[in-house]
Amino acid sequence: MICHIDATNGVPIYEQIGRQVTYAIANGSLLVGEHVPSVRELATQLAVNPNTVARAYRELQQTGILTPIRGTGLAVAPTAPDQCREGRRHILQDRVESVVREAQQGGLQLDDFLKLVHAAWPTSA
Amino acid sequence: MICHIDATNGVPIYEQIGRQVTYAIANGSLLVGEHVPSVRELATQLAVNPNTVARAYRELQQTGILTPIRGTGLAVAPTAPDQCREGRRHILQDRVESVVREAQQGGLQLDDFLKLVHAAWPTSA
Amino acid sequence: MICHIDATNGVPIYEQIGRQVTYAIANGSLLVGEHVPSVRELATQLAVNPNTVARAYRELQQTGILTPIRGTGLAVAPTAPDQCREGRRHILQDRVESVVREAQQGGLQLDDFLKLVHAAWPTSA
Amino acid sequence: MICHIDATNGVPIYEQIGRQVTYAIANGSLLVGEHVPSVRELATQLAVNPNTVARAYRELQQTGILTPIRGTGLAVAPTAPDQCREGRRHILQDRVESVVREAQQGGLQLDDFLKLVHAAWPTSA
DNA sequence: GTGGTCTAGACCACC
DNA sequence: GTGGTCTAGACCACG
Repeated sequence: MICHIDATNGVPIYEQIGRQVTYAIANGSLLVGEHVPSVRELATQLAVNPNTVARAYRELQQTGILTPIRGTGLAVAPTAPDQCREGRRHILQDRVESVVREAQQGGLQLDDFLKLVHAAWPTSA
Repeated sequence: MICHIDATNGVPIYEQIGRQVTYAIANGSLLVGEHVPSVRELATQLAVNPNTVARAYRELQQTGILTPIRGTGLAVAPTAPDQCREGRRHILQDRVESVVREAQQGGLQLDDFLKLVHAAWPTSA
Repeated sequence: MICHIDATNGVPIYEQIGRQVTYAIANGSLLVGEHVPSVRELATQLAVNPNTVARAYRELQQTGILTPIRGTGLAVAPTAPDQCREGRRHILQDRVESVVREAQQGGLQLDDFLKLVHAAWPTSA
Repeated sequence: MICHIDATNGVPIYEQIGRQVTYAIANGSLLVGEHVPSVRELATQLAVNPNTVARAYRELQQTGILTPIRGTGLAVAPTAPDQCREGRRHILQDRVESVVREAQQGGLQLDDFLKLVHAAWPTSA
């Protein structure tokens, strides 16, 4: 599993990890039953405190996305793909709504806003 | 000057105040040379601690948007409109880029993303 | 009397006025018995609040540099020149000591400091 | 890190702290990547309110001299030494220019001024 | 009246 | 443990 962490962008690291796992499952990069990397392994790979990875995994367990396999670590739960697709939609919808709200406070028109989006979308060129 | 503060959305109150002032100047609601509301006045109006408003105003001074008039309060600096338009563009561009990046990590296509935007834009209905 | 006021350099305006008068007397620009400008006159000339000029004059009276002449305003007191020369020496000595202290905290050597002085002294070129 | 604070000299405490850190970095007493003392630690050491230290540190962050390491404190940023040497030069040059201007308004000659400097410089005795 | 500084103490998120 | 935010209230200098 490949994971990009940005320790400076305000989003808590444990949440970035959780999202990356969520997205990977939603995309089918991680399949049901497959093991995620161990806490230690992922922690060293990301140069992050193991507690932080542990926290991310703990929250993924609490939402039923990961399930512990005795003695071998954590695996993707059967219900995870649906949950993750739904979770992805929810996260992105929230973020879009938030940035739209901000743009409106700033007095932008829809046209101006769409220009910003197209400018930011890399493959739209 | 009208100002909407949401104490629950994670963004620090002092930063929300700073942005509202920035937007007001960028929009021309606050003109060069005009006084902003006094710290105490705005604090009571927003039901917020005066220190919080003072912090927002202090940062606006440090960036040269507000300038102190000894004993009479703070006024909009001559260079402020340009700075504020630029600042507004910068804030929104950053946020759009960030959410676009997130959407791509989640595997969204541009079409799907634009649907989210249109759904979130209130006046597009 | 000519007076240069800088409203942005942190030094209170009333104190800048007081110093300018002190220096003028020490230099002999203002002679014993001569009248200083009226509060209103100087205030309009400097584009400053009359209270501020009044405060400066009040403090000069309290130190015996200015003396009130019934009905005609304030005049330079007989003892003023000596006081002002002493006052000038005191003010400058304090300021020099303060900046020297700062330079030493910053780890500067005497040589480096003298370079700064020569660079700043306009007629030393 | 050793720090001398004088609560009576008009200069705000938070600014004195900021300067001491700046000087320490400029002198090489604080190296790049090294942690500065924690807010609470320095606050107790200086017998000052933690908020005051926090404010000093916040401004050093805003200028890019300190950089936060999530959960472990603040460290000296890579560009800090250059910035701090430049900042030190700037602070001292400003102060020297200001006192030189004052001396000239007071009618001093360069010779007289240099005498004051030598008298004030402790190790020149 | 204005802003600026400082203190004291609470609460939060993160590591 | 770390920094960050916010509140509450006191005091000061300035105009």
